[in-house]
Amino acid sequence: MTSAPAQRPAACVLGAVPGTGFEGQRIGIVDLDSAGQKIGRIDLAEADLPEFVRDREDGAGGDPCEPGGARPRWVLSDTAKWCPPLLAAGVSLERCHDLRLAHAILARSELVTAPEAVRAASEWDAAPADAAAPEQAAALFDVDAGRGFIPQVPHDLEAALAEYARQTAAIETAGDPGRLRLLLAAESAGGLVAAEMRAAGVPWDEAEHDRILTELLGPRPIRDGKPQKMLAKAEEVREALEDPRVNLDSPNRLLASLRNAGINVASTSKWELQTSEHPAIAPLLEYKKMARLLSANGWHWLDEWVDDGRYRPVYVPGGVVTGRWAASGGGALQIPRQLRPALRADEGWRLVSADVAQLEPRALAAMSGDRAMAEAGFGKDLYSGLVDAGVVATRQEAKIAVLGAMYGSTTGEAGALVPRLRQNFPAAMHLVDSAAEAGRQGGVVSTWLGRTSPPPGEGWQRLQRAANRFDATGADEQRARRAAGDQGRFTRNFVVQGTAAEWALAWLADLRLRLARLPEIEATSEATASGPVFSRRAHLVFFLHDEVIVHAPTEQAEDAAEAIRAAAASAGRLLFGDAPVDFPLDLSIGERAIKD
DNA sequence: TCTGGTTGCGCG
DNA sequence: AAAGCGCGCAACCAGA
Repeated sequence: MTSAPAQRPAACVLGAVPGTGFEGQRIGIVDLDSAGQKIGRIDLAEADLPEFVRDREDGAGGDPCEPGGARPRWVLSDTAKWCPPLLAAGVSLERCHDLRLAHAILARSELVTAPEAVRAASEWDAAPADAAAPEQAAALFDVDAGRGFIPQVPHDLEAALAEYARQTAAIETAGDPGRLRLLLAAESAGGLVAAEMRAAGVPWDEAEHDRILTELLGPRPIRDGKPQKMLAKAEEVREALEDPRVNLDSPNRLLASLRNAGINVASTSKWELQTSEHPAIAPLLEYKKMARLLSANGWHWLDEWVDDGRYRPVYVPGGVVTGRWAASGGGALQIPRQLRPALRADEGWRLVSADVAQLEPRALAAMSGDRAMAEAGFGKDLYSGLVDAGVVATRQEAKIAVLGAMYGSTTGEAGALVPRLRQNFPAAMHLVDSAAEAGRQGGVVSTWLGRTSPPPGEGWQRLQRAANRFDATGADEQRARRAAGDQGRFTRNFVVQGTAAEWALAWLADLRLRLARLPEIEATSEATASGPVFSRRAHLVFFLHDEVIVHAPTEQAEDAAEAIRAAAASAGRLLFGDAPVDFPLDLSIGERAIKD
C-alpha cells in the first residue's frame, strides 16, 4: 500500500485486482488528477474498502463545488454492484461515474463525434445487473430462464481504467462536452439514488395494507383460494349473465358468455365494457378491479416484497431507452393509488411527497424556447393556462391537446385540437413535428442533453425496402407506412419524455446532495430499518418519473421540503439556464403519502 | 409439463 | 378495439 496522495485526486477509479492467493479479493484504486493523469495507486483487501472510502469522503470536507476541497468522483463499473456493500457498512459516495450507464449513452449519442472506440468495447454493452439476485450477478454470464445469457460488465481495475480513458476521450472530442458531462453526472447520480433507495426501503405499513385488502376483497383466504368478497362478486356476475359456470378469469370464455347474454363487445377490456349498460357490467368491472388488486398487490406480494416494515423494489436506472428508470421485480412503477395509504412514516418521522405538475410539456416549452407556451404555464397549472390564453375552451381539452401533441395523435378529439397548439405554440410544435419526421425517415433524435434514440431495427428497414420495390403491393406499402408512423411517434415522444427524464434526474441528484448536508439527528429505534446511512437523516425513499418521496425526521421535514423545492429550481437552471420556464411542485408533508 | 406469445391493467 | 408515447407483471392459452 502506498501513502496518501500528495494532492487530492479528482477521480478515483475502483476495480477488482485479479486473484492474489489466500487473502481474498483485493481492490485496487487509481487516483487521477483533474487532467486524468495518474497520481497514485493503492491496493487493499475488499473488507477494508468501506473504511478507505469513508476516510476519503469524510476527510475531504469543504465545499464540494470548490475544486480544492472536493471529494473525489468515484469511477465504478456498475453502481448496482459496488454500492450495496458500502451502504451496508454505513458508507455512501457523494459522486460517481458509472461506467456501464455512461457507456450506454456515449456509444449512441449523436454528440459524440468519434464513437468507434467506445462502441468497440462491447463487453460494456450489458444488461443491468439483476440486483434482486446479487449472487448470480457476480458471474460473468448468467443463465436466465428463457432470456438466454445476460452479459455483465467487467469489474476489474484494468478494464475500468481502459474504459474510463475511452469515455473521457469520447467526451472531450464531443460536440458539446458540457452537456454530455452533465448528462453522465446526472445519470450516475441516479445510479447512486437507486442503490440508496433500495437500501433504505419505503416505509410500509403492512397492517394498513392488509386492512385495505380485507376491506375490498374480504379476509385473507386459507392457502391460495379467492377471498370471499371476490367470490360473491363473481357469483353476482354469473347470475346477471345467466351463465352459472363461466370462468371470469378467462377472456375467451368470458367474451363468449357476454355475447350469449346479448352484450355486443369485441373484447373484455374495461374501456369497451364501459360502453354497455347490461346489469352484468358493473359487477364485472368491480370483479376485474378486485382480481387485479389481488394478483398484483395482494397478500402474496406483501409476503414477497415487504419485510421489516420496508418495501424494497429493484430500480433499473437508464432501463428505458428514453432515460427513464425501469423496475425489475416488485412493480415499483405500478403501485396502485388504492395502496398509497400503506406508505407510512415511522414514529417520529414524516413523509414529504412532491410531484411536478405537467413535467413533459414544461420540458418541451423549455427546450424549444417557446415563450408563449412557457408563459401559459408559468406559476400555475399549464392546462388551465391554455384555457386562460384562449387556446382551448376547457382544461380537459387542454390536456387532450397537449398529450396528443406529444404522442402524435392524428384522429378524434386530440387530432382536432392539436392544430390549435400548432398555431399558438409554433416553436414547441415545430420541435416535436421535426422529431417525428426524422423518425419516419428512419433517423435518430436526441434529448436536450444528448441522449440519442436507438435507430429502427433491421425488420423496420426491410419493411421500408419492400415498399419501395417495383413489385410492391398495396399491403407492403401500408405496412411500411404504418411502421414509419410508429417510429415517428416514438421519436416525437422520445425527445420530450427523455428531456423530462433528464430534468428529473438533475432534480434527484441535487436533492440527494442537499439532504446529505442536513445534520444527523439522535438515533430513533424504528428508523434503523432504513440502514446505517439513513436512519438519522432525511433521505429519498421513492422516485417515479416526476415524483419523489422523502422520509424525514419530523423536525427535519420542513428542511427536506425546502430542499425538494430548491433542487427543482436548481434543476431548471442547470438544464435550461434563464429560460422563462418554471417547474411548480405539489408538495405535502404528512404521516402518510396521500395524493389528491 | 414447459414455454413463448398475447391480453389486460396498473403506473407516469 | 383506443384514439396517442413509455414501461412491468400476472394470468391465460396454444403449441411443443
